[in-house]
Amino acid sequence: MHLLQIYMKTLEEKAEKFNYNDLNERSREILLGIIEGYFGTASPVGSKFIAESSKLNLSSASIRNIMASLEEAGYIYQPHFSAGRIPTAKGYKFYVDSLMKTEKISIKEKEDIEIRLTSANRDLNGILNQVSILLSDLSHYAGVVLAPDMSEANLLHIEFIRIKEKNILAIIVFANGVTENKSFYITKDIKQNELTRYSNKLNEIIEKKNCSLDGLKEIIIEEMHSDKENFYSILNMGIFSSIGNVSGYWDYKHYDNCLYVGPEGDLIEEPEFSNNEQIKFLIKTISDKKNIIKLLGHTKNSKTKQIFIGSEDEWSEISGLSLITAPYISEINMIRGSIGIIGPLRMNYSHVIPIIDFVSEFLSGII
Amino acid sequence: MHLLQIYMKTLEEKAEKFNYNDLNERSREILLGIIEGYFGTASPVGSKFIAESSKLNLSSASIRNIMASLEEAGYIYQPHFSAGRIPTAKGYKFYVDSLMKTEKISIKEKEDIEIRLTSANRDLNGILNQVSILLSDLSHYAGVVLAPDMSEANLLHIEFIRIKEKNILAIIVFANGVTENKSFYITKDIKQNELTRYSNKLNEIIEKKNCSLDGLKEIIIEEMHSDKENFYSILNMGIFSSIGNVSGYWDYKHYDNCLYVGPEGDLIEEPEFSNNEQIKFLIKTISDKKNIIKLLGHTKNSKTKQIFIGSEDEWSEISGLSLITAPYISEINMIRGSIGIIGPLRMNYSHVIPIIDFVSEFLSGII
DNA sequence: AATTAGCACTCTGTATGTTTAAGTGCTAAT
DNA sequence: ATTAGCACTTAAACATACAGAGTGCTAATT
Repeated sequence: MHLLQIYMKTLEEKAEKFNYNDLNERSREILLGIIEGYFGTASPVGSKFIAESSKLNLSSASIRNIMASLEEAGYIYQPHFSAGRIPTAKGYKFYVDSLMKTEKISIKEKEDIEIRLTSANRDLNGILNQVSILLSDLSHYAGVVLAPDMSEANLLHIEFIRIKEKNILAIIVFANGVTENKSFYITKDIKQNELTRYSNKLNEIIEKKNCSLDGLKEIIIEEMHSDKENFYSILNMGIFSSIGNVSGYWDYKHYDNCLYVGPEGDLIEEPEFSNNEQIKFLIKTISDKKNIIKLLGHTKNSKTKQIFIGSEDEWSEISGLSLITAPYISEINMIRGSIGIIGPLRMNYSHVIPIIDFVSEFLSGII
Repeated sequence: MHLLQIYMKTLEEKAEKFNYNDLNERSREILLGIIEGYFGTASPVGSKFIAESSKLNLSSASIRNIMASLEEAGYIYQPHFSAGRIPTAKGYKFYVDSLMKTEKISIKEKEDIEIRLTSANRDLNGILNQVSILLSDLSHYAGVVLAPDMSEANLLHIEFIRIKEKNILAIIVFANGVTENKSFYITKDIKQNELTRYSNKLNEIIEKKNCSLDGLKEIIIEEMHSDKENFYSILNMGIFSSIGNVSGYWDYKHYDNCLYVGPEGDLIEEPEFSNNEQIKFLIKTISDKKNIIKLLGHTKNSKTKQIFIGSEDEWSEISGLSLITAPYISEINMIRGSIGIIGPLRMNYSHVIPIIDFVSEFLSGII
């Protein structure tokens, strides 16, 4: 045997014993045991517990050896020298990606979701708010919902109403029934019957071209060149400066008003939040909204479910928390938003993920 | 001197020394000292501190005597035998009613309020949400805003739009520019031009009678008797069952969607919330919304500012918290709601009260 | 008669030491 | 390769001592 061959063999063996990319069977089993044990008790899991509870008939001493390597590779850590082990963010991530078997969502839960999202005549606001509460109730963590971006949603109808002198209300109805209204001021008063003529003209375009608000704007800007009545320039100045904005970004909801947060009463009872600093961080994170909106924004544009596990290295803005998100998309109506559940790192992923999946799918169907 | 007279004199003296309804000057001064001392340090105030800081040149021993009577009367208490004194809910109440000198709201704060509530074209939702954030920012506690009851608000316009077969969207515009929309299903499809005829008919009534939604409903029920086209009965069945409800209560906002809560990040930093149970109670109270809505509802209907100081005896639903509320009312538009600030009992009342006063007045003016 | 100095007493919070239980890493034996 | 055994580490629980803050009461003073 060549020296090189021997060296290669050693490397292989080392890799077999401990593959950093994809743990071997035994390590996986033990990591799974630690994570599930920690889910149950919320306190560090020791080698003895694993030795007794796992299928591998190994002594605690052997388990300890493997645990030492798992720790070296960053999947678990010890809060102090002689304590048991706790999964790290990397450990949870590996669990979610490779170890977890997701539960099926129960029929009772399915029915609950269907009933609560279809009963009553609700506008979009009402539905999204209801979804945030529903997610909190089902998961026992905190549900969050990002309102959709309507910039590309198909229009159905636009109506102008004169509220008082020089003050006009624009009502925009999208094809899916969502309405948006903006009041704005103009420099010269316009009578209601003239306004109605304007609305009718716009509605003709909408019906003919089947366009979005962005699309409508483009058409209007184009028509402005050959505009004899000065009609489009009034629209452009007065109306579009108020219902869209110049840079082309449609602020369907004000930044501070586009996140629905469900009740967090159950979440704060989790043992990780018996620590005062932890609970304050949680409340500030949720109440500040900014970072959650940012993460939900990622998912909105990504088309697939995402799991943000907050650590010091990655997603530090939610360090110590987990956020599971999924988009809701209506291809027909061209609207798109996202939902999520915030909980501790020690979240019941296998239960929560199917809930998020089902709710996002169901929501996509009804909006 | 008669025995009776002597007895009366004794009683009077006792009353002078300690009048349960209206403390004598010295007691008031000491109670004020305790409350203001407690505002500053958030820890029990002892007799020595008062002796040194107050204008009354008394020894700590004398102060102790008076403190004992104040305690007997329920204005202050000791957390344990040899601690200083802390104001009770009754103490705070007395302070707010009789001792407090409210500060004037600063020009800078006034300007801040005006700028933040008038800038940008905002719908009512946006304004109320902004008010909740504004109240949080100014007070450093948590601002809350109850959405108005629109049942008596004057109508401006109603519009029906056919979304798809048998599915109609009703847009209701109130005189102050608030819009509400409800989608509903009917048993027989109606074409858009017929719907427009219906809207026009309703708008004629609205313009002529200048009525509220409740008023419109009554008119329609009356007209149903002499209804040849069967028009009003369709309206009554389809539309009013969805936009109002049978019992006459107009659910402008769903119960769970009518409270705006500002950021609570500053509030949880108050020393009373370093206790874990306290912070959980706070978060649950705010996140549950029910009790806060109830208290804000009181104020909405009462026309005057109210201060709820939560103790075990009174307003126990916010025990350990204070809620200062004021209504906002637009007489012209007949709409009415309320705003509030939630904080610890040890709240900076003299600063917060003028803020609430000014914001509620300003808001009344712009809605 | 009102006020106060003085003092014994009570309670909290902090520091300190002790013990127990849990869990580890390492070594030598299997 | 695995494990029994053991010395070691740490947190948590408990007991003890002690300083500091503040009280209520009594006797002395104004």
